Amino acid sequence: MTVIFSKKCELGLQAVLFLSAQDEGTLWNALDVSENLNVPKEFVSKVLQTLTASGIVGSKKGKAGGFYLNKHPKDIRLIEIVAAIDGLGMFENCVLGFRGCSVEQPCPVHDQWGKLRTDAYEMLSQQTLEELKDKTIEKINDLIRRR
Amino acid sequence: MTVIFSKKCELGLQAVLFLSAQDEGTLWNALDVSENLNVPKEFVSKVLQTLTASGIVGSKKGKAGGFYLNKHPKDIRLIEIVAAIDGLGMFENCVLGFRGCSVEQPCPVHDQWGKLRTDAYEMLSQQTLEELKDKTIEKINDLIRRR
DNA sequence: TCAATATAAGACAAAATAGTCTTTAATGCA
DNA sequence: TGCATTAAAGACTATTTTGTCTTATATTGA
Repeated sequence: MTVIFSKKCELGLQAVLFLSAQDEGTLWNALDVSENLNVPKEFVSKVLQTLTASGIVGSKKGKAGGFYLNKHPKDIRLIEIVAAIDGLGMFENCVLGFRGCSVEQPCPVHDQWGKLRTDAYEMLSQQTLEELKDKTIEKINDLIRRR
Repeated sequence: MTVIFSKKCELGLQAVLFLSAQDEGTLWNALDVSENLNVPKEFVSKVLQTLTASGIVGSKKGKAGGFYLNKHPKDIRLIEIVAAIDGLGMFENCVLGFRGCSVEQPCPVHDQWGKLRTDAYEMLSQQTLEELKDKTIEKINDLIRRR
């Protein structure tokens, strides 16, 4: 069971974090990424293709090809990856699934959820990947140890 | 797309809120609940059966049968319904899907998410259905207007 | 040019979730 | 008692999500 993002989105976030922690300009192919993150190569390909289509990631075919970040980590925030894969519906819809939930016709937890939703959005949009880099490196090293 | 709960859980929450806003002791059959909430009768049956199995809701078969809250609304909190349907994994797992995310091996947003997770848990566990009753009635009236 | 390597694209399969239908058993009432 | 009504149970279908595989195309280097 995922927490709030789909599996695809979780992997997209992991993959972009991984790329942001690498030397600028180096290309990583799907197999290398998959081995570092402990996930199937094909799933990595598919998710990175999605992110390539949305412009966050760049790709190069052929020998010595692979994927790379299209922007500098200081210009990317996690919310962009979420928007590209899962969309932003989770920040717009009623948490209880009521139709027409709004300030005028709030659900029983509308106000409380509104605050939480804002906090979650900020968590994903305030920090850049650059700012998360040290923590990302730590976590990837941990993953490699568990491999 | 749901926000954080499954559709089943959303409907379970709605149905229990609905029951908590009714006169104590009255039974509601699946059709009546479904018409008030604008959802399929069969889906209501299924979800309320789940909640009956977990003891939150009671049921009575046969003519004039139906579903009712097994406890007084002042003794029920939304988190119980979430626990019964979706489980509490969303409050335990890594929001980015990393394996082994913990205080010792945190993911890049571990601390921030920890706070949000606590807030979300409290949102669902602090207020009783009794305390949400007025807001619930408002919302159900709105649903009926939209019907 | 040819072979090797890599992504792109999309078909395909498997699993999870959502939703529907049917049959059975319990209940109340005439 | 017999009928109508209702939930219980579970089979069944549909849809979505997840994950895999195949084919095509681009790139590099020998």
